[in-house]
Amino acid sequence: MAVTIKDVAKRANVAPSTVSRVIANSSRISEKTKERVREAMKELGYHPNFNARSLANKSTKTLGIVMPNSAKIAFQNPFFPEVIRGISMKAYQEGYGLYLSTGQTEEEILEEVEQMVYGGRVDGILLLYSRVNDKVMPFLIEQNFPFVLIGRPYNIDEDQVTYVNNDNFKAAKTVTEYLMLLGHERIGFIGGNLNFVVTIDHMKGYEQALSNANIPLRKDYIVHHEELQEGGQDAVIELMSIEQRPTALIVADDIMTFGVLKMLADMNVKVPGDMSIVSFNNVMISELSSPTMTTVDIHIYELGFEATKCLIGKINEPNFSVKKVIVPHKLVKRESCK
Amino acid sequence: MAVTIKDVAKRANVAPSTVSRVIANSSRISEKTKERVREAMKELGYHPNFNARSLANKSTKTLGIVMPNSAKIAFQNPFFPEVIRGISMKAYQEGYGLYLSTGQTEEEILEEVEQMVYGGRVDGILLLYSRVNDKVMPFLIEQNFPFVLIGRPYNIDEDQVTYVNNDNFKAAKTVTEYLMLLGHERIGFIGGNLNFVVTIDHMKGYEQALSNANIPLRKDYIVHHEELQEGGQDAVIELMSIEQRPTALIVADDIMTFGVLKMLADMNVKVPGDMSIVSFNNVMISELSSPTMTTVDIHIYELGFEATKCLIGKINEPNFSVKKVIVPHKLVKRESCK
DNA sequence: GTGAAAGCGCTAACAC
DNA sequence: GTGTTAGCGCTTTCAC
Repeated sequence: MAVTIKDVAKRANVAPSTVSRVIANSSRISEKTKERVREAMKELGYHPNFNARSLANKSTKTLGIVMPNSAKIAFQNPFFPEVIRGISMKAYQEGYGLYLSTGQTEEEILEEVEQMVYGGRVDGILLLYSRVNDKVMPFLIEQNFPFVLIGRPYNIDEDQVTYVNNDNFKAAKTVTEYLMLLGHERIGFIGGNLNFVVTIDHMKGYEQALSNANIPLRKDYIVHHEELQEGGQDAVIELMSIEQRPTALIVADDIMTFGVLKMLADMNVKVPGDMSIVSFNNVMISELSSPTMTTVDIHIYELGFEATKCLIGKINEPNFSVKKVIVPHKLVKRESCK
Repeated sequence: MAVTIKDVAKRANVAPSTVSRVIANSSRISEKTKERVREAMKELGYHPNFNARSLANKSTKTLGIVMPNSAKIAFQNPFFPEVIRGISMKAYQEGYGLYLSTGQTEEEILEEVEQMVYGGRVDGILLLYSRVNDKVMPFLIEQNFPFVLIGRPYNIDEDQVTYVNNDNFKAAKTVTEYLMLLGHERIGFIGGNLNFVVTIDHMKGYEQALSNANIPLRKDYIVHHEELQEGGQDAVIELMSIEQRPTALIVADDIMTFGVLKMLADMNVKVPGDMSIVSFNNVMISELSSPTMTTVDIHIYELGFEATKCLIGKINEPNFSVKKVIVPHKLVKRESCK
């Protein structure tokens, strides 16, 4: 059996509670006793038991990370690793551990979240997606459980949730305007899954920019796809089959853009000569495409970092006021636009 | 306060222990009582507390995932998301949760692992890397703590550790032979960090193949780089500066190959016309490069899945015999070789 | 088949 | 400043 607080107490000739106080570094313990106790801990090789502590404390010092169908599509996208990197950094700084959701379907995920909450597995939750008709967020709100959303709540009172997001509407609008400034009027839009709020925001920004410029919206210029790699390729086929082809493309995601570039190359359409492309995210490999892609850097790492900061704040201050953090984006101009 | 086993017991007119047995679905409880208890649980909205259970049980039903400096380099590589996808799947199937390491340096990671082990945070550990002079593995062995390595132990008695790996030596050898069959004799090698065992194995396979073919090894054809994206590009500069340039390249990682392709394109070196390339991993976007890359599919998902299977086996059967699992690899021929 | 009670290792009143 | 003690919510002997 492992060495416990009691063993240490005996060894140091103090009460268990004193040892506990030394662990917590209570100011009410004299330096002398602290030293004595610490020495005893060293000698015996004492290490606190997390479960006991969590049970007594009702605090686990771990954060739950909830991803959309964790195993299937999510992880194909470098967005998630990168956002977790940001989370990880802040969590480590603050002494928190990370617990990962593993469910595949929406139901499984909801079940897992319930376990995390009811089972006292985590102190707070980071929601890495925001989906239309999501069940998880309403549950968390109803339970009044600390959580932070990366993204934007949809069909839910914004005042009820703390979230960290980009201004995706504006980003898409800017990007569209940028293409128009370059002289493009026939701008195609390759969006992601319409169940994700980010997709909706992108589309609205695109529409708004066109409308402001009095360019009529063409439904056939808009294609949505869930799959990242094939998605991009399929979309290109659709768009290039239109009689009056677009001269520029806005693509939801850099990874998709790889597929788009590939397909265009196969079709012998030159980028940026015959087709300009701009996309979103600026993941690491975005600068490794040929041509390198112009894309919106959404500062993924920061999204994770900030969200974690908010969450830990919420956990520590019970009546932490609801907060919205908008992480700025930045258009990174490379070679794919003309 | 949440509803506990006692509340359920009262409601169902049984003892707490009975409720516990119903949860465990003990065969010694009559169907009638089971029904009654379950109904009470439903009515009260009972959910078991994990920490209490773990404390009493000495089992957490969670697995620790340990990555090399989690936040920095690791996650840039799609290898990790993909292997976690495999882990995640098996873990979910078996009712295990996942706990992620967040440390940045080797020391931090060792500390975290100690916490996981001593603190009873996890039932077992998945080591996602195998590094020369690693401290974590010796610790785990010394503690006799259940763990499975993805990769191959180095400088450690193989009989002491269960591991899941590819035959990286053979893969590299095959790949080299493949290039030689295509007529290449001047084959460059762009390897990863030499502290990782996989790099060593790749190199040995490469050397062996050359030696078998009586082609002298040229040190200047071998370059190592840690960074995935710039790494590839830097390496190309080095190799292309050699008077007698290689005509083929073996690259440690698909992501690196993106950098290599980019740089070669910039230098106006045609692939596969002037240079053949083959790399390792076959991550999702590997089929989206131009030209598409020939690469060794190492079945990353399976590595994670199998390792998790082994680990859970080890956890459940105390004297589970040490096991080595070699996941087969497969050369995926695409357009980058000639 | 079911109940009573001890105990997992720790924290936090409450005493002194 | 430090000790005593009662839990935290669950499992698991040991009775009956």
